Amino acid sequence: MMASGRKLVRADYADPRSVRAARFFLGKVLCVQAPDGYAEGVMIETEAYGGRRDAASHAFGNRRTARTEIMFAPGGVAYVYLCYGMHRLFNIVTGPVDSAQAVLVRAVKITAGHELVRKRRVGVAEKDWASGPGRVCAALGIEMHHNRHDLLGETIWIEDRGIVPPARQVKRTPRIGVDYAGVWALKPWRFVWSP
DNA sequence: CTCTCGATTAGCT
DNA sequence: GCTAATCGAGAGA
Repeated sequence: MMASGRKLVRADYADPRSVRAARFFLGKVLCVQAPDGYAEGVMIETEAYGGRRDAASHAFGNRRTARTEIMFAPGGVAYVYLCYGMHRLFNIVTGPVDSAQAVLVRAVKITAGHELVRKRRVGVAEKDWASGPGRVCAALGIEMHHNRHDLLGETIWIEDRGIVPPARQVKRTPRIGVDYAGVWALKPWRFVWSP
């Protein structure tokens, strides 16, 4: 952990609106201490999922199942799930209990653990190491067993290093891969920081 | 139980 | 631009 880093606390995950949370997380550093080593990256692309009313969310219609239950927990825990049978996707649960707000981390820029990530992403160009939600997990070593992990612990956490993305470098777009969600797919709830 | 499909990626044309 | 890979969640019978 960098000396200047402030680990986010419960209150940092309490925003009841995941759209604001998604914007807030841009520039924050996602840190993972895995069995094979430590790696971290600055979050540069996030997407908000808006709970039971959002047709793109797994919690749509107040759907509470073994998989989605963790989304209803108070903010500050990990929601990791398997997509297309092979890719892990990492979400930050935000907001108060039962609000089912979540933020998908779609891309990070690796800032520590380069040698480790190079081994995990053999043959992949550095610019592609963590550019995509499945790639973020592959690069940082996030596995299914990290699902439901508390983000205030020593395994996966987020730090504020004082990195502030200039507003003019942050773009909002509709979310990716949620065309099935009708009008909800049109909401500009994806945030991209392009320095 | 069966069936469908996915908050994606890599590799190819 | 196109699509195979790969398997669990969720829905319905």
